[in-house]
Amino acid sequence: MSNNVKKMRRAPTQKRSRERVENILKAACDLISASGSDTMKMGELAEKAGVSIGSLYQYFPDKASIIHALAQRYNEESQHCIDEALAEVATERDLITAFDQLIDTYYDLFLAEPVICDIWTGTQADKTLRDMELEVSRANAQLLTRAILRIRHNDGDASTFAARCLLIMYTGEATMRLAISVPASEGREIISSYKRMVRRELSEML
Amino acid sequence: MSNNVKKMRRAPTQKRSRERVENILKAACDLISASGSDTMKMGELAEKAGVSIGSLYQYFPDKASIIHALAQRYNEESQHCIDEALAEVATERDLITAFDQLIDTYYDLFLAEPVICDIWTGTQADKTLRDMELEVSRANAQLLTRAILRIRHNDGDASTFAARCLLIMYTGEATMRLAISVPASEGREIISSYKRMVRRELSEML
DNA sequence: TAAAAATATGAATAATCCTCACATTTGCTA
DNA sequence: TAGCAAATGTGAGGATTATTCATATTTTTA
Repeated sequence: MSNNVKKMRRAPTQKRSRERVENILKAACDLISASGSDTMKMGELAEKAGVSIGSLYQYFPDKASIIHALAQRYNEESQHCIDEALAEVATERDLITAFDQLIDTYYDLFLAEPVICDIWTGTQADKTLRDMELEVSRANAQLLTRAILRIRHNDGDASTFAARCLLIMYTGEATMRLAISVPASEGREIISSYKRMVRRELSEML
Repeated sequence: MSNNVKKMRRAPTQKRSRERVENILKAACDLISASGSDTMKMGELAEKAGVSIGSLYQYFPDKASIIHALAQRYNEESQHCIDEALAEVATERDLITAFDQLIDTYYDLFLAEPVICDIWTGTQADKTLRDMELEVSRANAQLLTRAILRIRHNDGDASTFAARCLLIMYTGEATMRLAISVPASEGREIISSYKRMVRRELSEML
C-alpha cells in the first residue's frame, strides 16, 4: 500500500512539541468544522492553536498535509472500528448483525464529527485525498472479504466478489455523507435503506 | 429548489461574448482535465481561452463560479439523460432494462470525460458543490420515483421509498467515481455489481 | 455618423501560503 | 551548576495567484 501522506517536516520528540502538534490538529479540526478547509487560514490556525505561523511549518510541510493528517487519523480510527466489529464473526447471522451495528456506529461517528465529512470533501491541490479514500475503502473491503471467507459457503468469481466488497465499503462512505447532509429523520431512513441493501448483498455472497 | 450557482457577472448578449464564454468553459474543461481545478490558474485559463484576465471576470465573479458553471452544465446533461431513459418505462421489466442501460451510459460518460469527476471531487471554497450534488441526486431520485409510481404494485412507506430512490442515485454517482478510479477491468466489475444491487433494490420496490 | 452601451484589457492591488535568518528553550555533560 | 549543542519557536517578508478597476476598443442604436 502506497503512503500518500506527506511526512511531517520534523518528528516532535520533546513532550512540548508533541503537545503542540496535538494543539494544531485540534485547532484545525475546530476551524474546519466551523467553515471548511478552504476557509481555514494558516494565520487563524496558528492563533487558535496558540503558536506562531512558523511553528506550523516546523511539523507540517504545507496546509494540505495538516488536512491529510486529520484524514489519516480518522482512517485509522475507522479501520480499527471495522476490524473490531468483524474480527469475531463466525456465522452468516453474526456477520449481518455485526455489519448492521457497524453502520450505526459509523453513522453516529459522522453525526458527532461532521468535520470528517468536511475533510473528505474539502480542498486538495492534488489528488491525495481521493487516493486515500480509495485506499481506505480497499482496506475496509479486505476486512470484509476476510470475514466472509471465514464463513462462506458459496464460491462465485473471486474478482466479482472483491468488487462487491469494495462497492459496499465505498458506497458506505458516500451514504454517510449523504445521511448527515439531510434532515435527521431522512438520514435515518437512508441509513436503514443502506442497511437493507447491504444485508441482501451479503446474504447473496454467502 | 434553491439555486446555488453564483450568477454570471454579466449575461453575454452579443454573439461575440457568447462565444467567449464558450471558449472559457471549454478551456477550463481542458485545463481541469489535465491537472485538476486547483492547479488551474486564472492566467493560464485566460491565455488558453484566448482572452484577457479581465474578460474572465466580465462573466464569472470568481474562479469557483467557473467550476460551478461546468458542474451545472453536466448536471443538466445528466438529468436530461436520466429523464429520457425513464420517461417511457411502463413495466417492471422496462424499468430494470432502462436503468441497466442508463448505468452503462453514465459510465461511458464518466470514462469519456473524467473532468466530471475532477469537478465533483476538486476544490470548493464553499459547500456549494456538495449542495449541488445533493440537489442533483434529489432531482434524479424524483425522476426515478415518478417512473416507479407509474408501474408500481407495492405500497410501502412513502418516506422510506423516497430515501431508497435517493440512496440509489447518490451512491450511483459515487460508484461512477469509484469505477473510473480503478483499472478498467475492475471498474467493469464494479459497474456490474452496482447494476445487480440496483436491480434487486428496484424489484423489491415494485 | 455620432453618441451610448457593451465589451475588452492588463497593470496594480489584495489575499494568502510559506520561507528563513535569527531568538529562545531544552537536554546533556563535566 | 555552568556551558554548550540540539531542538524548537518566531514573524516579517518573499512568492504566488485571485481579483479589481480605470481606461481603451468594439458594437449597437438612433
